[in-house]
Amino acid sequence: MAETDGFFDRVYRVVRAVPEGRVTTYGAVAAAVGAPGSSRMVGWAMNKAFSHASFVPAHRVVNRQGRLTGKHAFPGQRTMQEMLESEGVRVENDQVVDFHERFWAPPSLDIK
DNA sequence: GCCCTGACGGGAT
DNA sequence: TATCCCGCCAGGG
Repeated sequence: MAETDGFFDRVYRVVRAVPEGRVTTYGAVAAAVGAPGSSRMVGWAMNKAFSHASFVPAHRVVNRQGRLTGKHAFPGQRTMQEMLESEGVRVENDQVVDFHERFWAPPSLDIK
Protein backbone atom coordinates (compact mmCIF):
# COMPACT_ATOMS: atom_id res chain seq x y z
CA MET A 1 0.00 0.00 0.00
CA ALA A 2 1.00 3.26 -0.70
CA GLU A 3 1.02 6.09 1.73
CA THR A 4 -2.07 7.34 -0.01
CA ASP A 5 -5.19 5.26 -0.33
CA GLY A 6 -7.32 7.98 -1.81
CA PHE A 7 -9.18 7.29 -5.00
CA PHE A 8 -7.60 10.27 -6.68
CA ASP A 9 -4.10 9.24 -5.69
CA ARG A 10 -4.64 5.84 -7.23
CA VAL A 11 -5.68 7.47 -10.44
CA TYR A 12 -2.64 9.71 -10.41
CA ARG A 13 -0.39 6.72 -9.89
CA VAL A 14 -1.85 4.91 -12.88
CA VAL A 15 -1.80 7.95 -15.13
CA ARG A 16 1.76 8.71 -14.12
CA ALA A 17 2.63 5.17 -15.25
CA VAL A 18 1.54 5.92 -18.80
CA PRO A 19 4.67 5.89 -20.99
CA GLU A 20 5.57 8.91 -23.04
CA GLY A 21 4.12 8.77 -26.51
CA ARG A 22 1.27 6.57 -25.37
CA VAL A 23 -2.30 7.32 -24.33
CA THR A 24 -4.93 5.60 -22.23
CA THR A 25 -8.60 6.02 -21.55
CA TYR A 26 -10.63 7.09 -18.54
CA GLY A 27 -12.40 3.76 -18.49
CA ALA A 28 -9.13 1.84 -18.53
CA VAL A 29 -7.76 3.88 -15.65
CA ALA A 30 -11.00 3.52 -13.72
CA ALA A 31 -10.87 -0.24 -14.16
CA ALA A 32 -7.21 -0.26 -13.16
CA VAL A 33 -7.97 1.41 -9.85
CA GLY A 34 -10.74 -1.07 -9.21
CA ALA A 35 -13.65 1.21 -10.03
CA PRO A 36 -14.93 0.20 -13.46
CA GLY A 37 -17.75 2.41 -14.57
CA SER A 38 -16.48 5.32 -12.55
CA SER A 39 -14.70 6.83 -15.49
CA ARG A 40 -16.19 10.19 -14.59
CA MET A 41 -14.25 10.22 -11.36
CA VAL A 42 -11.06 9.72 -13.33
CA GLY A 43 -11.71 12.85 -15.31
CA TRP A 44 -12.55 14.67 -12.13
CA ALA A 45 -9.30 13.53 -10.61
CA MET A 46 -7.45 14.81 -13.66
CA ASN A 47 -8.89 18.25 -13.19
CA LYS A 48 -7.73 18.24 -9.61
CA ALA A 49 -4.42 16.80 -10.79
CA PHE A 50 -3.31 20.27 -11.80
CA SER A 51 -3.38 21.17 -8.13
CA HIS A 52 -1.42 18.06 -7.33
CA ALA A 53 2.20 18.54 -6.38
CA SER A 54 3.61 15.86 -8.65
CA PHE A 55 3.33 16.12 -12.39
CA VAL A 56 0.49 14.05 -13.80
CA PRO A 57 0.44 13.47 -17.58
CA ALA A 58 -3.26 14.16 -17.81
CA HIS A 59 -2.77 14.96 -21.49
CA ARG A 60 -2.13 11.26 -22.08
CA VAL A 61 -5.62 10.41 -20.91
CA VAL A 62 -8.33 10.63 -23.52
CA ASN A 63 -11.81 9.25 -23.83
CA ARG A 64 -12.71 5.96 -25.47
CA GLN A 65 -12.94 7.60 -28.85
CA GLY A 66 -9.37 8.84 -28.56
CA ARG A 67 -10.70 12.36 -28.43
CA LEU A 68 -9.10 15.11 -26.32
CA THR A 69 -12.19 15.82 -24.30
CA GLY A 70 -10.18 17.40 -21.51
CA LYS A 71 -8.21 19.90 -23.54
CA HIS A 72 -10.34 22.72 -22.17
CA ALA A 73 -8.97 22.03 -18.68
CA PHE A 74 -5.47 23.06 -19.76
CA PRO A 75 -4.09 26.59 -19.62
CA GLY A 76 -4.67 26.83 -23.34
CA GLN A 77 -7.12 24.81 -25.35
CA ARG A 78 -4.29 23.80 -27.55
CA THR A 79 -1.84 22.88 -24.77
CA MET A 80 -2.99 19.29 -24.51
CA GLN A 81 -2.54 18.70 -28.21
CA GLU A 82 0.81 20.44 -28.20
CA MET A 83 2.05 18.26 -25.36
CA LEU A 84 0.92 15.08 -27.07
CA GLU A 85 2.46 16.00 -30.40
CA SER A 86 5.59 16.96 -28.52
CA GLU A 87 5.78 13.37 -27.31
CA GLY A 88 5.26 11.92 -30.74
CA VAL A 89 1.52 11.45 -30.57
CA ARG A 90 -0.15 12.93 -33.60
CA VAL A 91 -3.42 14.67 -32.96
CA GLU A 92 -5.80 15.68 -35.68
CA ASN A 93 -8.99 17.58 -35.11
CA ASP A 94 -8.77 16.99 -31.35
CA GLN A 95 -8.49 13.31 -31.95
CA VAL A 96 -5.50 10.98 -31.53
CA VAL A 97 -4.30 9.54 -34.81
CA ASP A 98 -3.99 5.75 -34.77
CA PHE A 99 -5.50 5.82 -31.33
CA HIS A 100 -5.89 2.06 -31.25
CA GLU A 101 -2.15 1.66 -31.76
CA ARG A 102 -1.24 4.40 -29.33
CA PHE A 103 -3.52 3.03 -26.65
CA TRP A 104 -1.78 1.68 -23.58
CA ALA A 105 -3.58 -0.49 -21.04
CA PRO A 106 -2.51 0.29 -17.46
CA PRO A 107 -1.85 -2.61 -15.06
CA SER A 108 -4.54 -3.24 -12.48
CA LEU A 109 -3.66 -2.03 -9.02
CA ASP A 110 -6.20 -4.55 -7.83
CA ILE A 111 -3.62 -7.23 -8.24
CA LYS A 112 -2.12 -6.13 -5.04
C1' DG B 1 -28.51 16.97 4.46
C1' DC B 2 -30.49 17.44 -0.48
C1' DC B 3 -29.69 18.52 -5.33
C1' DC B 4 -26.85 19.27 -9.35
C1' DT B 5 -22.90 18.87 -12.00
C1' DG B 6 -19.01 16.51 -14.11
C1' DA B 7 -12.10 15.49 -18.72
C1' DC B 8 -17.08 8.92 -19.41
C1' DG B 9 -18.87 4.43 -20.76
C1' DG B 10 -21.85 1.13 -22.32
C1' DG B 11 -26.26 -0.79 -23.32
C1' DA B 12 -30.64 0.07 -25.39
C1' DT B 13 -33.50 2.19 -28.92
C1' DT C 1 -24.23 3.21 -37.13
C1' DA C 2 -25.99 7.34 -34.49
C1' DT C 3 -28.41 9.05 -30.54
C1' DC C 4 -30.42 8.76 -25.99
C1' DC C 5 -30.50 7.48 -21.28
C1' DC C 6 -28.91 5.71 -17.07
C1' DG C 7 -25.27 4.50 -13.86
C1' DC C 8 -20.54 5.53 -11.35
C1' DC C 9 -18.92 8.48 -7.01
C1' DA C 10 -17.17 12.72 -5.13
C1' DG C 11 -17.38 17.57 -4.28
C1' DG C 12 -19.57 22.05 -4.02
C1' DG C 13 -23.66 25.26 -3.34
